[in-house]
Amino acid sequence: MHPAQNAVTVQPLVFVPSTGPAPGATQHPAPAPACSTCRHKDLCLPGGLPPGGAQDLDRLMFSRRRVRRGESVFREGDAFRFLHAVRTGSFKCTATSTDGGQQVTAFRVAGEVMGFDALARGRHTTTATALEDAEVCVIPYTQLLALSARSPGLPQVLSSLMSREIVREHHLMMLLGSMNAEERLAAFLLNMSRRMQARGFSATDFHLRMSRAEIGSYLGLTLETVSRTFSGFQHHGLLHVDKKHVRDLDLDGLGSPVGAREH
Amino acid sequence: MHPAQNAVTVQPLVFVPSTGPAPGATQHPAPAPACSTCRHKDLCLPGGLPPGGAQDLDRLMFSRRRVRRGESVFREGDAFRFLHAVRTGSFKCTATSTDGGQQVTAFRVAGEVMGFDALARGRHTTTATALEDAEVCVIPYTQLLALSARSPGLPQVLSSLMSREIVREHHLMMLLGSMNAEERLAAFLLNMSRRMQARGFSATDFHLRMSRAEIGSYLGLTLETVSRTFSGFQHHGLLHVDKKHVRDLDLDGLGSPVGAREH
DNA sequence: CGATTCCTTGAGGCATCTCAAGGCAAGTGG
DNA sequence: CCACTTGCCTTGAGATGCCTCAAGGAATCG
Repeated sequence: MHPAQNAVTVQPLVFVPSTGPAPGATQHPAPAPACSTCRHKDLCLPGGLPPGGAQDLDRLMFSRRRVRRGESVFREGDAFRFLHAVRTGSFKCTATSTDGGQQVTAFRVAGEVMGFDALARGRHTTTATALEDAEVCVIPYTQLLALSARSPGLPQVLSSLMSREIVREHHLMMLLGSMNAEERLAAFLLNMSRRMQARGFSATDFHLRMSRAEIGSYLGLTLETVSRTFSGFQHHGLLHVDKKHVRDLDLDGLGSPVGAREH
Repeated sequence: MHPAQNAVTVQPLVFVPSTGPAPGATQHPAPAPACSTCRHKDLCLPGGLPPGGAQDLDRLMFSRRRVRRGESVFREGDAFRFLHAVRTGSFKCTATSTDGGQQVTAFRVAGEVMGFDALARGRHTTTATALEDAEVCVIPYTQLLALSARSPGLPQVLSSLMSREIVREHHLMMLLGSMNAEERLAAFLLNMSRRMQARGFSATDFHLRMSRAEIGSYLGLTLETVSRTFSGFQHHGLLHVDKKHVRDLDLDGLGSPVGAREH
């Protein structure tokens, strides 16, 4: 059995020119600290592995790659060779629709893996842009597949991560399909809050790394509506907001249907 | 290596009561014809396998299950044990949002696989309801995983199908986030047209199996807006519509931006 | 034949978008 | 250090696309 031979259907092992800077793995900028000792191991790839599974991942010796604010790790259309796990910083993933419009499809923070959308066609369908100076682990997909065949639990972990991504998008579809502006922004804030908390930060006080326009693009709203809705929340005592800094989030209040709140 | 042991994280091998009728596989209603000779083998699971791969799948002897119009194959919250491939008929997949609203997240036709959203938590996150009398292949996931470890290409096929699902949802998100009613319905019709054509039916003349309300739920519109937009398309000569029968689709016209059309 | 379901069409309301103006903070060059 | 630019955010006012509410027609079914 040679899993690596079928790893990527379109451009399996050929190195092709990239529009961005050369892929990090070809530069070997710095080996990543081992998965087994990584601060994010419970949130990231090793998360669902049986005891000792993280050590298996260590053998792959992922390289690290630094990305400056505004730079992209991969671009829509790039040949797929690597998954990328966020180590530090945060990213937005954007896609271009048939009519040429750009839209944010995801925000990614530490411990989250980017690139699963590229498996189907062997090319990335989104562009991942750093919202602040950031660092990613560069995970060669063919090597991961090869390890997959030997490491118990790893295939399920990968399936599970992809499945989770499908469910995440379901939630976003429900949001876009049937919520008003207040509900959308509240859901967004509660989601960010949960992810901040899971990473050891405050659930009620944090910095948003993305602009109003990016939030709007993600939520299917204009930046003006996002701004107005923030102001409305503050007016109703659900949070304090100063540009990108939100604090005193009323998690219960934001989670309640609009009608059920004291006005 | 015992992949089956980690197949489903929450409810791996335990048979639990289901809200619907008993799962088809426990009834062994009828063995499915072999994948290798199935009419949909190029669209379905065997699609990306190397030559001979479909024979491997044959050994799993999937059972078939008949589903009447309005009945569901699985329900939101059901323990996950099977993937389901549509053999005949069509389905809608619906999910419940936090505020209790139901929304259609997908329509499925012959050769399409349902259930990938359930891998992450071991429970289905959607309900799959037949839009007409239908038949599905019942694919035991643990057996598929076990075969996966021996059958070259199968892991990639599964990853690829899940990745394709992620990309599909990206498209839907773009649609919901940034298109108006005409663009949404046009995109929906073009998508259905492509899928009909891929199954040997006319690309410009087919029956919709879902109601206006279901289309609306899928597209984030009300049923009245869907109806009005159909009428508008007909008025502009882009199609003829009579209830659920659409014909004479102007594929180029529907694919053009609204402004670019002759009014 | 009545009940039910689904579709179509109309009229009015409203949430959000569009367009526009101005403020604030950070960066840049003289 | 200050004038200027630039990017981002906020707020207002008016326009509009879609929703809501309502009525009626057509097909299906018991």
